[in-house]
Amino acid sequence: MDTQKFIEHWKRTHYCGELRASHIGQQVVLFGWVGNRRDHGGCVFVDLRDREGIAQVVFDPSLAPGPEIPSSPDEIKASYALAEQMRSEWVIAIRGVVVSRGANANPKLPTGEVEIRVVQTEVFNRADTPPFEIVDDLDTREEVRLQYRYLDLRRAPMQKTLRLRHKINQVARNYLTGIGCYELETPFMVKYTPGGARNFLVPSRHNAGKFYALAESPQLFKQLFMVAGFDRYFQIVKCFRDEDFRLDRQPEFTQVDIEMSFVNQDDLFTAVEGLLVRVFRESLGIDLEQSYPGGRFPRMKYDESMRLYGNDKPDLRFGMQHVDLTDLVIEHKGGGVPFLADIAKRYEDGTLRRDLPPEIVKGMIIPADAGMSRTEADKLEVVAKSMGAKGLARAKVAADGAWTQSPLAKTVTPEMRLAINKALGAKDGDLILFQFGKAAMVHTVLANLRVLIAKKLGLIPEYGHGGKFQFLWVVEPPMFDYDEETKRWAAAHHAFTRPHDDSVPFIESDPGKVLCYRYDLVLNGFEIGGGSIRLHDPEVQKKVFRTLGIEQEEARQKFGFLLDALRFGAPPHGGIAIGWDRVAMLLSGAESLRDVIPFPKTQKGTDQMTEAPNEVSAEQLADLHIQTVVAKE
RNA sequence: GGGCACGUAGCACAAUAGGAUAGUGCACUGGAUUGUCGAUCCAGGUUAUGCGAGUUCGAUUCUCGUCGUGCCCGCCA
Repeated sequence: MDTQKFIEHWKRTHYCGELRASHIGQQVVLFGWVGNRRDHGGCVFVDLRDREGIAQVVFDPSLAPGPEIPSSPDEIKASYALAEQMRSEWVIAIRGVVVSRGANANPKLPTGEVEIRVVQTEVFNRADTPPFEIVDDLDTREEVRLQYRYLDLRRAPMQKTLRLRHKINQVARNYLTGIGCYELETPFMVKYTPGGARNFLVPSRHNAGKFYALAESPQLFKQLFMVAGFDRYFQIVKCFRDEDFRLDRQPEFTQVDIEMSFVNQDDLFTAVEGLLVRVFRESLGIDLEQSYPGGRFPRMKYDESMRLYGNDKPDLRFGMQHVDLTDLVIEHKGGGVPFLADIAKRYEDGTLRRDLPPEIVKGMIIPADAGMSRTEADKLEVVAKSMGAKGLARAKVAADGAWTQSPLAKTVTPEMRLAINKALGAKDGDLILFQFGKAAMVHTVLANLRVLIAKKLGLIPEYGHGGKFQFLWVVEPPMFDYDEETKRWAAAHHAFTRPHDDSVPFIESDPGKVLCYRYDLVLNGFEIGGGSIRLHDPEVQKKVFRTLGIEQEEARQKFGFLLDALRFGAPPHGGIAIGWDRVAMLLSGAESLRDVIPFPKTQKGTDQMTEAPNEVSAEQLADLHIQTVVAKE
């Protein structure tokens, strides 16, 4: 076996994927990986692949190039001998002449009109057989792909995705620089602040028993940039959160983080809309201004989003809105349905109140033409139960408005039945789904069912955008959430969000009424961005802390540096963080965040390739002044 | 913390209702082959039922545990 060769005199003239008919007659030097190889005895075809694409190279000693191409018969013969041995994923260099393929052109390849007749060959690496084929439509477990991620990334779709990421980063940098933002860096190793996402901790060798936290976002620091007078900032930055993972959540992920001074919510929206219009135009060639005149995205109030879709990130590519039936049920005193009567009664006697986290009744229709079978509908109940529902009551609507296939049908009063049909707009053959109980549960269940059913019915694809991009700003959420467990009000976003001016009087008297300048940007049912206008008024800030039950002393301890900064001349400011991996995922139509992150982690946070996280030696732990309590095997 | 699903050769999948020597395609190996491009033809099974226990005459199949992976709920200000 030869030793591995290094590059000496070889200089690449072109990428494989860029050769066209215009190159015919030229001498070229290509580097690349051996893809498909077709051996015909007297001649060998090799698909040579690099990041730009594939070119067919021909090893055929019987075809000498013209006198204008320097070559030797010995080199040509040696090349053919090497080609006989070549295998997939060998790394080679070839020198040759570009010739027309004439009638043999391959219309499937961009380079299909030409091929390269080889006159000289070098083998840099005789690769082992890879564990899976390097092909576009790979059908291999993700586990294996992640274990050999460098091979997975060699595949054209992954190359394309990462090129897209490069592109959108470049566009973001250009655009944000263009609107006056500085790209400034913030520390990853920061002080732990309670609340919010769990932090990864980093032990400090120099400070026994103390820890840094990995920043869950640059939030506090970007506000300090505003206080410092930089006016506008952005950063393409990694964030770290030690929470449980999902299809669209990784322990470390990338945000485009933006903060601007002297702006209101509209100014921020304009900036972000402009960014996304540019990103879509320059990466996918899609003109968002066609569907969004002036490049402005629609807005929906948080309350309306919850009412119609059950969450704050509705997928607007399809309908199937929810309908709140609570008032109707109360009015009919439960309409003969025992469990509904129970709720109605408790509203009447005051056990339940609309101004508290309520119990509600909601309905949703699966249209008749969806053709959902009874068996399929039964399966939905299993799904609903897995999300905390006690069941999934349903009723099929007949032509005369009667209900069938339903335990409710026997007892429901005709009056309420018709009222519900009317409220839902139910027609012959429609299937009504009901959900009742704690509002949070009802919303979770119906919101998830809505998306699940839409996928099942083909209203939206299982994965990907299906050519549709539906943006939405969700605005005016409540400032505080009531935590039933601790019986306390908690900041729904964070304690430094600006309340609406007309909400300020309620901060202490009726916190549930307070709305704020928080906003989420939603694309196809994914939250791709979120931010707020910040609260830079120390007096209002004090009220907020009082409602949260945080004493001044405690606030000082937790956020002292920020509170100080806000007193030393803080401009009005606000910002947003855009989940850049999610944007890349939605742009590329990928099935998960892992497909747009070069080296992602599994759902348990492990790296299949490097086997991180791993155990470390007792010496290392001692150096860091820490002990583990996990039993050693 | 909880629910559901999956794990058979390098990869993807199969194996009647618990039954025979665990099969097929691709990949791979050797040979043939001068216009292929998912090349073709001939030949070859190459450390395969994740791991452990149980039930059984007999387990890829059933049960329990465990490990790994995925999806979801909680969580993610």
